[in-house]
Amino acid sequence: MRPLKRYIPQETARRLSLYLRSLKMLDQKKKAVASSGDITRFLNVSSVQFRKDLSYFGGFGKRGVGYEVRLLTKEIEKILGTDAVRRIALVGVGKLGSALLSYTGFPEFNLQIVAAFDADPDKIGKIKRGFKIESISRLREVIKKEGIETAILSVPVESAQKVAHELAKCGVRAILNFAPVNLTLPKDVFVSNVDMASELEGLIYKLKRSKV
Amino acid sequence: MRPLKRYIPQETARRLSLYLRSLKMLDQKKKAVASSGDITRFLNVSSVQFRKDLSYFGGFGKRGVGYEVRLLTKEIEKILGTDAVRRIALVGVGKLGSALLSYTGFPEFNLQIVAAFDADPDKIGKIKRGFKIESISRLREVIKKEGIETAILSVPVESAQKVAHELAKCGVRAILNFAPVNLTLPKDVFVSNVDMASELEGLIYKLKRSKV
DNA sequence: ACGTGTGAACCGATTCACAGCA
DNA sequence: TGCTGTGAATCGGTTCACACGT
Repeated sequence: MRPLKRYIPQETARRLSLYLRSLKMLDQKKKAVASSGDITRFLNVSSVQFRKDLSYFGGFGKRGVGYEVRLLTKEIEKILGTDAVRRIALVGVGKLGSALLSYTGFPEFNLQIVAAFDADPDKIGKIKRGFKIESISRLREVIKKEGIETAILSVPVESAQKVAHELAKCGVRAILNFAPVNLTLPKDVFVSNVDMASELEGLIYKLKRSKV
Repeated sequence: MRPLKRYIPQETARRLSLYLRSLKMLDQKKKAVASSGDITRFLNVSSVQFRKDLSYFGGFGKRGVGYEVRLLTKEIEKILGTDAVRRIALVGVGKLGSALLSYTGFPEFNLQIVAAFDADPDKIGKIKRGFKIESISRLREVIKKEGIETAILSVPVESAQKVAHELAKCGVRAILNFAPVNLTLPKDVFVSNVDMASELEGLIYKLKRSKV
């Protein structure tokens, strides 16, 4: 029932998070049991892919029936590590950072921003979206105290590398980076890049190709 | 010199955009010629991967020497379709949408937001970051007139599917979607999703795994 | 000698085909 | 019969090894 294979595709983890959304939607619709087809209906993922993905972690379904929605939700949360609230620091409270402070999509996944930092003296001490903005010079102090190991980096591109390095030194192990630059960090620090311009270029390229 | 292979990896296109950034940096540093190693030094991409990627489009380098920075920049822009200014509509001027309106990373890649839409009557007609906010009811009119085929979708998740559908009907062929939902659209419409919560979950999963 | 360009080998991920259980 | 779970086949993409031009 729980083979716990050692090597799990990169992409499987990313999809688990989509499955969670789908499951929560089904739960809201009072569906207690759902088949792999039900769960993947509105995702661009095949039902086989779904079952394969889950099979890396164990057998959660009943043959001929499907999956218990609530139960599977819990299991996937456990796998992803978001079964407990995850405390996150946000560094860089510019326009994008402010928008992220009030992003409503985080709580659903037990993600909680608990500290906001900025370098601009005018902003420090101010309250924004309910957060008191701390000076970036207090990074170490606050991060250590709060035991934070996940950060969102939304500082200007010029300071991104420097701040990221500082975060790593303070013990942050995972960074969601919005600056359009490839961060160079110790390899035990995980980085995920959100690159708007690059995404748009990718789309435009597809558009162009599709017309040939 | 220009084999123009028919099938080009998905991932190659995405990396081309990274190469562009690197090339622009090198140009700023007055480097006229650069080797594949120079160009990929600060990217997580091997120099072989770089050369392989370019080889799908032709031979742009000089053996034993490297690549002319300016020339290669132009060639990649041509491949990506960003050699001319690309006009983009932004739909949904909430906190995130506003932040995107003033995002400084777009012009570098010839991406230009030329229209902003919102459904909130209080916002319509107001000027935000230099853009006059149009009613979403004028979507068709403006998009047709401006000949826009690329859009950024930053509306609340509840209305994302509906608005996306409307965009597609108006002739938009590429959508950068910030709503945490999988859009169902005709398959000649390309969608790229930016999903912050999902990215964070992916990071947390890696974090968790790395500790075992 | 140096760095590009590329077929061939390899590797990871997806899809297929079907066995297993309710 | 219906849907899960999974080894085997396949596919797409990356890396290797090396030929080629300057």
